[in-house]
Formats: sequence, structure tokens, C-alpha cells
Amino acid sequence: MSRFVTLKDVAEKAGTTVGTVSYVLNNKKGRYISDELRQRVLLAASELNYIKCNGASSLKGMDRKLIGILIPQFENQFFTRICLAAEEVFVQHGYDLIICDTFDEPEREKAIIHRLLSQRVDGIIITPTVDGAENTRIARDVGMNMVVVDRPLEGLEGYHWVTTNNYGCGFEGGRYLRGCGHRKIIYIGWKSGIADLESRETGLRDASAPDAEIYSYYAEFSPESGFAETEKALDDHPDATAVFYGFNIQAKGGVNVFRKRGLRIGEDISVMLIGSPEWAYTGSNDFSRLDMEELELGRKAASLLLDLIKKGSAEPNRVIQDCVLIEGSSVRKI
Amino acid sequence: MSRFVTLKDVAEKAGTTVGTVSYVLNNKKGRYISDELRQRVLLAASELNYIKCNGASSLKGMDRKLIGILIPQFENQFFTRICLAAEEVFVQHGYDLIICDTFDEPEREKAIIHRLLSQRVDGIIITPTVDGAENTRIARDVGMNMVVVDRPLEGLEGYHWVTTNNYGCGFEGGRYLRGCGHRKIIYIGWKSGIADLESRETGLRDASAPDAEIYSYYAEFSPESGFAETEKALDDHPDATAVFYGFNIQAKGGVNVFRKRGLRIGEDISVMLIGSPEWAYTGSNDFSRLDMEELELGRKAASLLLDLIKKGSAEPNRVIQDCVLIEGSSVRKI
DNA sequence: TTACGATATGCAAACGTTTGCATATATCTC
DNA sequence: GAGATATATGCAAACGTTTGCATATCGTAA
Repeated sequence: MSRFVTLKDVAEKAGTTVGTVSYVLNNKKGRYISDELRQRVLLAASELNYIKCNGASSLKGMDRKLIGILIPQFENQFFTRICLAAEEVFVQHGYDLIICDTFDEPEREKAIIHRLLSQRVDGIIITPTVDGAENTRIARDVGMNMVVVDRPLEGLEGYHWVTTNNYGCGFEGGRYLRGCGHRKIIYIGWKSGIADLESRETGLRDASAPDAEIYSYYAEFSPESGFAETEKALDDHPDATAVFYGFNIQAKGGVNVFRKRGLRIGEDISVMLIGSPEWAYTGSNDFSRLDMEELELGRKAASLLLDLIKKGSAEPNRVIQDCVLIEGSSVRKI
Repeated sequence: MSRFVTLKDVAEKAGTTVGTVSYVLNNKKGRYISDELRQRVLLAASELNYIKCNGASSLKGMDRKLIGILIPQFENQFFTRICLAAEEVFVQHGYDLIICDTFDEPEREKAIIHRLLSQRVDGIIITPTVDGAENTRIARDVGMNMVVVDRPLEGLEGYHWVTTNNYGCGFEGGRYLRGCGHRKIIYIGWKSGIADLESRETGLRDASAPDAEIYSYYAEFSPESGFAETEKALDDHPDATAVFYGFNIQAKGGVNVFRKRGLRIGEDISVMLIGSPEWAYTGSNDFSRLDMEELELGRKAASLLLDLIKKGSAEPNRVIQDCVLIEGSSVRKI
């Protein structure tokens, strides 16, 4: 297909040489160009629709102006919001983004990282899978700039990491429920194998009253599984007064159980969740929740990566962001 | 930063030349390589962590294995679902995606297209802004493979277009409301300047009873504006029995008006919308709506683009997909 | 023994840029 | 008017691949 116009084409049309055209188009200082020639080149370039080939110039050591982002779920707004915020920062600096969905599958993650490297991106932002530490090794070996967001690289030290205070999310939620008088609480969580994520449950337990009972159920990282575990939990513990969801992707399915059973949220049953997906506060829904301010996460990660790219490298940095309690009407005071 | 390993490095380590290494690594047929040498090369490459530079090989006419996608709103699930489905198709064929958000700003769209071209992507999928016809001209001029999704390139013919039956969406919604006995209907729409999109309203009007009244209000393409126009409409027409949202991004804000006013959806007021964002069927929400099957849209667009890339070009193709009525509990029979 | 196909490898030219070096006038300065 | 700047441009070598062409060593059929 498409025969792209090259510097040579422009040079011929303008009656000069490729070198000169390159100087003009990049308007480098430190090189004299007569106004007359400059105009001729500019005109020729625009008439021919010249578009520089980024691949070729990157061969000469120039930035590719490309960033790779890996997220585990495209349908999860938590992650798309991170991308959204990151993109805003990057485009302002002239970078394009390659956004990839690992579907939380380690092999796919590995393949994607390899392809990003072969695209010679300038940097990578990643929310890793369980095997992230191993899968990112090639990237770290070649010295690729990388910022990890949200989940950690299990078992690794000394990388750049922007994350939420996961323990704090659980703790704040627990404190709130305790303040509202709840003592029998169902926790729906995810056995991710990532300690930091699982500390959400620890936080919840630590903050709860000494006489409180926490009934934990573990679902897969999907709405359907969240639905199923919620059903099971409600069946097992009809006396529970509150349900706390550690992961909003599970909550998304789980909260449909209440409608199905005719339970009025905030009256018959109290519900709270970690994360702020739009469904949680739209229409008739008004859930109490712990907002993780994903946009801010994304911005921080992007800025950090830009710094790395500019400076070459830096001290391993760890940014931990606290969550924000948002009080809706889904938790009843008892 | 990163010094990437080159073919030359591998060749030296394996005691051979770049050419041979290239043959081995791409395992081209029609070239004899002794098993002994092949193993030596493979070993060297893996020990050195060799990663081919896609930019360099694309200089020699190879595919970049890169696709660009432009969508107008990253926060709008309608579009992220298209991307999600498209990505699945593309990764299966070894392509990476550059997903970009135009924020519905024509200048940004233009800039992004230019950058994608300079990345020498193999193809582009785009949901254009109002100025899409003009902004995509460079791409069309250089013969870039392109598939348009959802919105058209206003005033242009002969391009590849995968879209929804927008008129049909309005019509089906109108017919359903009519069947439920509604005669005074508020329509919240978007004056996009794109005729095809605005035909949703025409469809609604055409399907409504002859004695029906449609009160049209036009909001910006945002939740906030949807909220404001809904307020205004309800104030102006307290006798309206139903609200029909032509665009779910406006509905997202609009439906919060009912909660604010204590109106029970499906009882005090009937609500219907075009599109199937997850908030519409999560938790206490259960909206009747016209599903546009975005995943299918995305898949179709991706397959079409792959065909174009493979075959070089093809007859301009126009795929129109019908919407599917999903009956929730938000519309009351009167 | 010659010659020829099969096997196995090296060489170097391209691809589209960027940039240091060389060249060639024109303009000063003393 | 000689040397030194300043101004203006061309040339060619890289960057990391791919690939057609050349070369070299076999075995083997005539």
C-alpha cells in the first residue's frame, strides 16, 4: 500500500539535498539556512504531504515518542481511568500510547512486553499480573524505563511504584462500618496471590470491633464470580448486616444479588465497596465506598515515567496514595 | 538509556554475520543453514536477550504490526468496548494497538492522525469528530488503510464504515414507548452536526403515535449537561410520562435527576436510553434500553481492517448493524 | 576427471533519517 | 588586499534490518 513521501522526494522537488531538508524540517539551530531555501523546502514538504518516518529517525537515537501501558482489564474502569489520566499527561508532551490489555493472563503479559520492547517504546507503565516480576525481567534487563501502578512486582525491590494504600482502604471501610454499628460483616475478596492486595482484608479485620465477626468469601476476579459468592455468603449468613466488597469488579456482579432477592440496599442490607466505578453513583445507586482516585494515580505514574525518560534514571521511588471515604446511602446506621 | 542488543552483537557472539543471523531468527525457508550454526545463533540470541527492532525492519518494507485507534471518549464504555473487542482480534494476529482519545476535539484528532501516520501504523480505526472528513484527508491521501466506526465522515463517500442503525434505534425505542402507552415524551439529544446521529430523534418521532408529543432538549456530549437539560425538561413539562435518552453519556448524568427529585424510575417516571453502559443494569438500576452490541461492532471493524491490510484494498464497504431492545423495569405501562 | 546440483555461508546494498565534516561564497577587519 | 569570520549548502557515514548475489565446499553422476 501507501508509498510514503521521503526526504529525498522533498529534496528533489525543492532542488536541494536530503540533509538540508532534514535541517529545515527539524529547524535545528546552529545551521545557517537562507530564507529563500527554507520557504522552498517547507512548500515542497507541505505540497507533497511529507510525514516523517518515526521509525527511521529513532534508528538514529531519537526518541520514539511512544509509551506502552499494560492493564489487566479493559472493562474495568479503575484501569481505564488510569489510562485516561496518563494519556492526558503524555499527549501534552508529544507521546503516543500503546494501551494493551493483558486480560490478567501472565503469558499474554509476557508476549505484550516483548512486543513493546521490539517497538522500542520509550517507557512502560504496567499493572502486573501475578507473574509480573518474572515477565518484566527482560524489560528491566535492557534498562527500559518502567513505572508499576497499583499492584506490586511480588518479591522484587527497587522499582518505581505508584499505588494505593490497600491496607488503609480496608481499614477505613472497617472503621466506617464499625461506627455505623455493624458487627456481622460479609467480606468478598480475591485470592490474588498478591499480598499487598490481600491486605485489604487485614485492614478491615483490624478496624472492626473486637466482638465483630467477618465472614470471608473469595471470588474470581469477575462480576459473575462476585455474584455467585455473594449468593453463597448470604445463604450461609442470613444474620449478616453488611457486605463489604474488596474489589469493585466483583461488586459489580455481586450487587445484583440484592435486587434479585428484593433486598433494599441501605435498609435491609448495608453494602460498601472499594473503588468508585460509575455504576456505584448513577441512577438509583448511591453506594458508600472508598475512592482510590485513579486519575491521580495515572497522572502520578505518567509524570514519574516522564521524569525517568528525561533524566535517564533515578532513585527507585514508591508513591503510596491514600483512599478517600465517600459516604453514600448504602450503609445503614444500626 | 538502554543499549539494545543488535544483530551484529548476536552475530559476533555466534561467530557469524548479521545476514545469517537474520535468516536464522526469521527462519526463512529457501536458505540452507546447518543445524550446528542455527543452534549457536539461537543460543547467542537468547543469552544476549536479543529483541528485534521493529522500526528498523519496517524500513525494509515489513509490516509495523501496529494499528491506531481513535475514539472520542475514553470514559465512555461504548467506545472502550469497541476497543476491547478490536484488540482481541488484533492481538490474535500479532498486532499492537495504539489507542488514542480525541476528546472529541477536531484539532487533537488531526494531531493524533498525523502522529499515527508518522509511526507508520498499518491501519487506522476511527470514530471521527465533526471535522473527521477533513482531518482524515492526509491519511486517505497516502492510502492508509482505514475503517470508520459508529459516526460517519460527513459529506464523504466511498470509505469503509461499520455502524449502528441509528434511525432504527430511535424508531425501536419509539415503538416500545408507544406500545406502553406513552404520549408525552421528553427526548434528550445531542446536536452533533452529524446527520446520521441526529436521525435517532427522527426515528423516535416517526415511531410515535400521531397524537404523541415529543419535547426535545439538546445537551452537550457530557453527563453534566445531560443532568442540566433533564432538569430543565422536567420543569418545563411536568406532565411528561417518559424520558428518552438518545446518548448514554448524557443519560449517565440525567438519570441522577430522578433520584435527586425523589422520582421512582419505572413508577413515577419512565426512562429509556440508547446504549448499554454497565451502570444501566447494575445494582438497583434496570433500565430498558437499545443495546448497540459494541463488541460486535469492534470485531467487525477489526476484521474489515485486517482484510484491507492483507488485500491491499477493497470495495468501499458499509456495514450497518441493528440494535437490540432490552426490556428492563424502567418503563411503566400506562 | 569434469561438471553440476545441493548444501552452507559471507558480503554489501538498500530502507529513511540525522549530523559531523567539507566546501564555497560573501562580508568584515586591519 | 590578506586573512578571518559569518553565511549557506552539499556529502556521506552511520543507525539495525532484510535479501539478492557471490562464494565455497561437498557429494555424485557422467
